[in-house]
Amino acid sequence: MDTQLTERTLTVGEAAERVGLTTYTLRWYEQEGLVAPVGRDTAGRRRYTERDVDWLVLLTRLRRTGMPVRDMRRYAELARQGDRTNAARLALLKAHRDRVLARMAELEEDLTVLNYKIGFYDGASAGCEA
Amino acid sequence: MDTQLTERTLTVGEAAERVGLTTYTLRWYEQEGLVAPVGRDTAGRRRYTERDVDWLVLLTRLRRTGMPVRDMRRYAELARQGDRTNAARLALLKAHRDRVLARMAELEEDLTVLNYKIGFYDGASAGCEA
DNA sequence: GCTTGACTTCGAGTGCGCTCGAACTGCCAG
DNA sequence: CTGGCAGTTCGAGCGCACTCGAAGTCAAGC
Repeated sequence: MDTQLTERTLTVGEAAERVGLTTYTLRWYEQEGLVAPVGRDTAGRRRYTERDVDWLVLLTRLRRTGMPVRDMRRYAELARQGDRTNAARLALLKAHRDRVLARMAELEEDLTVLNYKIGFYDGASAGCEA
Repeated sequence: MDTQLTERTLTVGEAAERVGLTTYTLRWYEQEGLVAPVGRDTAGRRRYTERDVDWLVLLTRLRRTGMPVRDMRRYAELARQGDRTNAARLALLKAHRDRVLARMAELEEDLTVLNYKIGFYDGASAGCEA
């Protein structure tokens, strides 16, 4: 019933705070096509819906996991083309997951080396060189 | 006995291949103070010792785990000052380890979101939007 | 009615980590 | 003796992801 009565929207500043990005970045993401053009109020100011915010949150996750902006754009383009791109989007996400897993494995390995190194300094105060 | 008879050294190209960096990067690392000045042959060409290579390998680990070049330089400067900086180096490495662990936790969390998202596309071909 | 402040667009600037081109030198194979 | 290749230095350039300044607009509060 109340389909759009409860549609509370956020300004760019509020949205920025919610998702942990700056207003600069939010506008830039839109300009770069990572976000579909955001609705405007009568004064031409951006109004972010909850769905816009959800999308931005997803973007921050992808970004944090190291997805390049170029790939996020590609994903966004696919999303804008509707359900028929589901397979492509799935493939993109899976490929990204693989990279994230590889990255995590690498980190784990590097952490081992780091711990080993710390052990040298910590255990014996006469540490190794290098 | 044979302390330096077996001292096989590597050219910048060989060293680059060994550590997985380019010759450009190796020279740049030296210039930036991430590596102490490397020994030269009579023609002025760099000769990397095994210790130099070990150091470079460590640097690649630190780098891969996200340590900024600025911090690697600091670490290198400390290393050049000898054993009296062991405590400082230990602190630096421990602080870095904390950041790596935090990063890994974050990645793990983001991976969960990613898996959830993939589940949507994969499980139901009528996926969610966004 | 006027100030304040958050918004708008645009293009330029920043920081990081390399990456490269140009001009030169010197060893080694043919 | 002569290519050719790998090295040298220097400074400039690049790709990425923002980040910011300037100049202007608009709505709301005093």
